[in-house]
Amino acid sequence: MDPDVAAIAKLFADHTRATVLATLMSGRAHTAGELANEAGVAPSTMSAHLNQLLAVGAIETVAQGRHRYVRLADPRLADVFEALALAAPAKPVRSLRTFTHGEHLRRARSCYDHLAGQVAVEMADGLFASGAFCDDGDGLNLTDSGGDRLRAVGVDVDAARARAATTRRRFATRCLDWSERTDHLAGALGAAILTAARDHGWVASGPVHRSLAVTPAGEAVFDHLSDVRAGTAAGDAARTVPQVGRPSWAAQDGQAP
Amino acid sequence: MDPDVAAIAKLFADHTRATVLATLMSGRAHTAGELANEAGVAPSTMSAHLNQLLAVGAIETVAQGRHRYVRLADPRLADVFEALALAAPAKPVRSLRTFTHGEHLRRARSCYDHLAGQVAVEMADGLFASGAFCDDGDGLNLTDSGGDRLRAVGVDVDAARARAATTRRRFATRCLDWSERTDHLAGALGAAILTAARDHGWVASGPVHRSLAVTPAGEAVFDHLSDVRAGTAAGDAARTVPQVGRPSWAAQDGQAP
DNA sequence: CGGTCCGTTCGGCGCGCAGCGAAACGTTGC
DNA sequence: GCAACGTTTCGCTGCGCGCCGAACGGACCG
Repeated sequence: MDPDVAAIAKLFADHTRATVLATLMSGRAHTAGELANEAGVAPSTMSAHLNQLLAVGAIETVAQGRHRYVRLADPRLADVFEALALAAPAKPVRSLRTFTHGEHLRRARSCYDHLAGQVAVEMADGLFASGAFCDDGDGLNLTDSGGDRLRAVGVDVDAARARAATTRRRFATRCLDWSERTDHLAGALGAAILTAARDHGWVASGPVHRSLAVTPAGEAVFDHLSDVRAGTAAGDAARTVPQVGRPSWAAQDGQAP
Repeated sequence: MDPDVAAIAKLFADHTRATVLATLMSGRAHTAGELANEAGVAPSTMSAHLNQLLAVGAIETVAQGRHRYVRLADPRLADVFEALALAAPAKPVRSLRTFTHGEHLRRARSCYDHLAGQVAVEMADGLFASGAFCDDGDGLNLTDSGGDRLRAVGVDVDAARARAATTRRRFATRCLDWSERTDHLAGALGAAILTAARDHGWVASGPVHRSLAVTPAGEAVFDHLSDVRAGTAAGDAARTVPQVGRPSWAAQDGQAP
């Protein structure tokens, strides 16, 4: 009965898997090696555990070079974890040493032709959370309110859409940020935002290759775009955040004949 | 780390234990045999599982005759279960066939010298939830507001307290109701309530032995006493509900030196 | 005071699964 | 190119533990 409570509990019932899930609760992505090191098991053992979690749709992986980043696939697991932790109120996990990339590169940089780094993920978080995007099966699409917000600050949304159509490039998509381990925005729209940022003087070339310096004007714009409440009437905003496919352990009630 | 998430998850990770906990989520108590039957395992197997749950303080048992009733010991487990059930919003479990005791006896009856049956547990629930009692280590004690409520309807609280002192009988205590499988009120105070109920005509003798018929006047009084909001300012009312000992898996953080 | 019923403890069986090392594979970088 | 590295797959080992049947101990009923 139910969406098999025991099956879900089993995911957390092993100490190694529990550590993995706890580490991923921050929302950041980690490599298999990091997780193996953190949990104190052999890489092969960790690989097996990740396969289990992957099989039931609890995590998703992003291949990137010779690394393979792993992250939570379903935010509801955070609720489960918090309930299992009982008294412990969502401790801020920071045991894992995050690489101290050069500060210049961490704050803001270009990634191919779009924006990356802290400001990029903060902006993307704010836009996602405020319902600026919806998920058509193949990438992201702007909602009306999201389009208005970007146009208002000077991003040429329509040019990006036209370019996406002619070059068959994705209009907008998530892209894993290698310093922040969280998604920023890529695709034709991401490129348009970086173009706007250069044209309007939000950013200037930084001291090292590909690094970007955020100007005071840019801080204001990025702050505005990162603000969740700046979106729609904020009612069912969170509901329009892109959804990944339903995990297999959420047994669909009312099976279609 | 944590109050060992994996250890708590293990409790739910077995299908048999998950069924047990799901059955107990209603708050009612069940016998080991019932649970074994419900889960489809041998009594000996169920006994082992109950021992596990007992060892970590997840459940508590009440010996009564040759039955041994089992019930949840920590309400926080309900939160865990609900989170694990994910989408499923607290289904109203009613798979287990509750014995159809004679209706006369189920509604209201006397249990030794106090009141039992549906009206008794409803009244007790309401009084507990509205903060009428607090738990001194050995039984229950009335709070000021609780004493006022009972005196207001005509229960001789002070006589009960005097009798408890002279006879060394418990003033008030929980007593497991065998038809409702939930606590009602016993002790000197419980006896005083039954006395008041007879004296004021809230109940009359029923058709079968020990059964009681609730009069219209009695319905009004019991409804009033069952009403949670009729208690104190309802602020931290729930906090004064008697607490059982902390379960062993809730590792106390900040260990004293 | 036996017969019955409920529940526990004990011994034993067998599966599930977490763990490791060795080897193979693809990627990156010199 | 070749070497170094991260990751996966494979084969294997061992323990944990869920399950049962049989036997024992109280509690109720006649």
